[in-house]
Amino acid sequence: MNTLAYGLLSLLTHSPLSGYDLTQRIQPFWPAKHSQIYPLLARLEKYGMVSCELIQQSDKPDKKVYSIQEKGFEALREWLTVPASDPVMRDELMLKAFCVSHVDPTVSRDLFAARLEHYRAKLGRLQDKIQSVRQMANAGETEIPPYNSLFFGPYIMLNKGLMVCRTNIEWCEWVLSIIPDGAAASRED
Amino acid sequence: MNTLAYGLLSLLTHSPLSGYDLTQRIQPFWPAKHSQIYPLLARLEKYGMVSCELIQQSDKPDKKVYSIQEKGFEALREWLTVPASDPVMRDELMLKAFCVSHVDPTVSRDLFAARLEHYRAKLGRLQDKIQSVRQMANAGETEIPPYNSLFFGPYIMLNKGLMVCRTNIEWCEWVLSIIPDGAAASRED
DNA sequence: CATCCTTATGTATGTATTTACATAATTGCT
DNA sequence: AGCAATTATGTAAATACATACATAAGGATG
Repeated sequence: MNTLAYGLLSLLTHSPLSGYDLTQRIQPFWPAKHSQIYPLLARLEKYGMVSCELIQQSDKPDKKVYSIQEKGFEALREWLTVPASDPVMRDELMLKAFCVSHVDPTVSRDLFAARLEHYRAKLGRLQDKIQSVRQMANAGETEIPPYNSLFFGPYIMLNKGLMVCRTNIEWCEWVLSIIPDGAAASRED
Repeated sequence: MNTLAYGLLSLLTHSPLSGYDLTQRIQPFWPAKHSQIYPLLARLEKYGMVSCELIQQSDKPDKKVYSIQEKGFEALREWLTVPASDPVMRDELMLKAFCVSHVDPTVSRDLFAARLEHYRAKLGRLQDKIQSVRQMANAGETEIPPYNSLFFGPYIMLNKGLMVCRTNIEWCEWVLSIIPDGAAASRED
């Protein structure tokens, strides 16, 4: 039972899902490929944490839909009582930022401009998602879904995503504003 | 040559360092254990990217100090021209947040309170660091180290750390403010 | 009808990362 | 003198994760 396993169980508390769906939905929180998900689901089924039902489809290939079982709920509740381990962030841009002074400003400008675009695109996706959550929860612009509704979790997470994303955009813009123009200012050792 | 290798080279552009020092310093940007660092440094030396000197110490155990070589600089400059890969964030708290409605508010409150403390402690460390960088760069409160100084990179990274950390604190406080009091409001299925 | 894209599930192999094992010198504490 | 903590370097083994291989049904496009 690693963190990914608990992540899958967490998603399954909202609704039964196929391995394929789980793979898509867990990406924003805990990136993982289907090659990790499928064997893990089989193991969770063996442990009795989830059950599996084969769903025949006519328009698309058949699928296996997993549902969380009482044993899975127990494991989840137990897991929720232990403090979350520290978040792990690995950002290549931070390593590159460390030595930008060794290259031309035009080179580093590209680096941060690309990242800025990345975050702007992400912001758009997040805003769409938060809209759809609000609709599902029947909540207005400023309304917060109640704690005991299934929308509370997704809502606070999406808000974190939004806030952090905006901060990152702000940072990228700031960095771009202080990188000198042209190629004249590159470092001389 | 994986990302960690380039990260080590990046750090070595500032000053020669031992494997032990590198292990400490790379943590904030690319967490890695010494068991990954030491073999990698040996490989970088074999490739001629870094050189190694044995430093005898009287007060502490002897150490190996690595310096970046021209071949390492070349690799770094090449690496800086390709766009940074997307950042990877894995946060167990986000997975737990997804299903908080299934447990008592007191349980989830502990989760976010602990994370808030984590970020507050981190904020303090970051503020100390940014102070010391400002001193080393002989820069005032609002002054920005010049692009071609070695302090530009660390300065922008520390600022990102600060900004994101503050946003996270704000988010934790907000979440704690909307989690209902007591154990009365737990979810009923 | 050929080709590509999406949905769907799996395995095999390689790489990255963590945990544990192993050793050793120095300092500070009791 | 014994013990723990810090500094310092390494290897071994296990786990996590990514890339590639493999198959297949259905839909869209040409």
